Amino acid sequence: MPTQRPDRASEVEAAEPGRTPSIYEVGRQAGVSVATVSRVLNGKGPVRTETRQRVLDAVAALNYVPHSAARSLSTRRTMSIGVLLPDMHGAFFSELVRGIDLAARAAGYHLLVSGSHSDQAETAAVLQALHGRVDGLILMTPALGGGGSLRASLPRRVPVVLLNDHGNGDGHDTMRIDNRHGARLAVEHLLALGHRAVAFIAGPPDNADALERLRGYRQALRSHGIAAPARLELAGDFAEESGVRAGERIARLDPRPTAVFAANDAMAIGCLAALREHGLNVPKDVSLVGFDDIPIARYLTPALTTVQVPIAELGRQAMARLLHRIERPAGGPAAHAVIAPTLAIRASAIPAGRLAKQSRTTRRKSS
Amino acid sequence: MPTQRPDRASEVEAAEPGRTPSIYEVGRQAGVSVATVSRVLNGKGPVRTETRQRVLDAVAALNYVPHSAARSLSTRRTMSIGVLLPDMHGAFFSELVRGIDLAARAAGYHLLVSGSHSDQAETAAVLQALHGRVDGLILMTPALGGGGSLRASLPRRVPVVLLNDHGNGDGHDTMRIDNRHGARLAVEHLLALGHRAVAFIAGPPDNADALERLRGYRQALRSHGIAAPARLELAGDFAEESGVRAGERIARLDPRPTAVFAANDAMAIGCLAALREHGLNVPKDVSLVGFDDIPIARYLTPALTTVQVPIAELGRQAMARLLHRIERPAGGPAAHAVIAPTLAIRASAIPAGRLAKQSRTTRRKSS
DNA sequence: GCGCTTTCTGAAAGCGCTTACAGTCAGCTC
DNA sequence: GAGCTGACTGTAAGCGCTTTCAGAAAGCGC
Repeated sequence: MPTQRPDRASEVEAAEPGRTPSIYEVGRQAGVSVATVSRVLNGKGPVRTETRQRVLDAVAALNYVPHSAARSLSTRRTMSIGVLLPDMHGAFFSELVRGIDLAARAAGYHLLVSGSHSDQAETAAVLQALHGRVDGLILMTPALGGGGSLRASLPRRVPVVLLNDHGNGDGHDTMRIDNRHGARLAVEHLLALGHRAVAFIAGPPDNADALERLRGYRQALRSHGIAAPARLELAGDFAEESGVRAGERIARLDPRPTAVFAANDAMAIGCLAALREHGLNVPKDVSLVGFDDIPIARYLTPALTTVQVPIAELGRQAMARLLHRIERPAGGPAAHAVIAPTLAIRASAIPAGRLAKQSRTTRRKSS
Repeated sequence: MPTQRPDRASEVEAAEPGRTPSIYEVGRQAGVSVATVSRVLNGKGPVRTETRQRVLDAVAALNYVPHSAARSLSTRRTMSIGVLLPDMHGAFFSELVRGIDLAARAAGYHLLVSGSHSDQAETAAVLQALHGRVDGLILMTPALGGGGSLRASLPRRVPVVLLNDHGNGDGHDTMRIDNRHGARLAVEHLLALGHRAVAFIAGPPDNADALERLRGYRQALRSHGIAAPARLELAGDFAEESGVRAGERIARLDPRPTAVFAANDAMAIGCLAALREHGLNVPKDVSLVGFDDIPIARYLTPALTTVQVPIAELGRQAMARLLHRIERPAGGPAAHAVIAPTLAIRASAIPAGRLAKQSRTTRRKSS
């Protein structure tokens, strides 16, 4: 593609249709070299005020915008960050991306996001395609901890922050929510309220977060000397519908547990609907605690007591750490941060026993 | 930065630490020119099978991955799409991005997303920064219809699809949800159920979608010969809390409307909580209809009748249109697609009158 | 065996930018 | 006024890739 650069520039001064002006045109228009234009644009090196103004005028006249691919090639900086997520469903995702985006934007970075990475091979392909496109990577994939085939495809040259990775991070920085701790908070709250038979609605068995929440549940019970019969651990998959199914089974259990802890809010909502359908009142008959604190949790009736996870904060911190790494690639050994959830106590869990009786009468009245 | 390319390549064959191999190294390793390597990698031009294999081996041995910035500079294709959104809150956003991402990925494109564009100047800046980084743009901003200063910053050289733009699109393809139609569906449903006093909880007054929903509400009432007193139009801002406030006011209205249409589900949920708080039963005392059909809508008690908006579909179609434009830049005049919402009829709206009486007794009993 | 086509490969230019390096040109110092 | 200094500017190489163009090699009919 032989294109005569000088010709091109001299042919037409302003916006030649079909081409976006290059730094050459600007230089020509301003009567300076491309080097000077570049210096003005980047604020590097000394430029006489008058010259600078001429350049700025030319830029404005031509409506010139630097071509980032070219700049990236030259500087080896892209000013963008890749974000790979396991999937794009629900509020969790948008919160996370929001947190990341905020931090990124503040630092002048862009976000290349990509979701639905259930398939390892596909993730690897995307990872490859990102080469030369990003300065860093925020990666959240259940796969890394397991298979490990991904490790090979991880780019060598850019810093990576792993989200909710349940391994050692393999030399990368790591940042995760302490799911187990959150679950313990929830269960201990129920225990403190006097509940002894606490059911659990689990998440997908292959989900690391879900597993941690299950462990937290068991741990809390055990450490209070309470047996956790498998009967009380209901299957679920994080979707509302599975909460409904679990709720139906709970309603029919005999003896019926006085409290339910759902591994996420969506299932808690499903369970709530099912319990109500069966004439049970929450919290009077059954106390209910969720996990995630999705925005509407507080507007349910009753307002849902749930484990609050600072998701946007997770994103923000991940980004901060990543930017730090980008600044100084050899900045010490990998860091592993753990973010602790807190408990948002609302109305869906109340003391057991005392009110359990009252509830029965109430229920009879209203149903 | 004088770097002797031949030297570099000959110094070390395999992964020289600190550098990622370039196409030169691959060529050297395979004993062919860079042109041939490029041809193999892109499947262009004829290459002898044996040569191809040698190249492939070299690629594998060096763990070579093409540098996309360089490729972009050369081909003038970036294989990525910019997505600018007004904000990143809530389920709407994640659904939209999910739809876009799915379509993009299927076509081999990446997504550069950026949220929170309330500020025009900031949007313009991002738009500029995207030059040379994307092959197309999906843009959703309330600002474009109004101020118009954005028009100037819109890149000339890449196709743009505007989402929910309420202008003429200014020559760009446009894709939007028919909010007015959706609102009419909701209100007409309530009218068909015999309701005559239908309250409306509005969205933010500066939000175009919200405005259209308001118009649909008024239109439906008017076309059925029903007066729509301003008294029944409650202020709101799309957030749950504003639904609570509106619900409280509705509960105290005298005469009390028999139905409420909320401009989105979040406010409907808030309203539901407030009504209940005031001892009113939904749907027996007051029918309630929302807008959006967020995932949990069907799991509320009662399950929320709401306007179903195919958000992911909106994203998918926007992407499809954009890709089409990218393939053929001069592909006809701007298209303006309108996606019609549908009504998801559930349990929160029931016939007026007949049951209104029954409701009163029920309420007395349970409150 | 010769000219011709066909197939494959390589040299090199060019994508638009940054930046090391080498000027140029005032303004100074003596 | 020669020589220096230092502020400014220009030249050109290089970032890693694609692609044109032309050359080399190989196959073919006669």
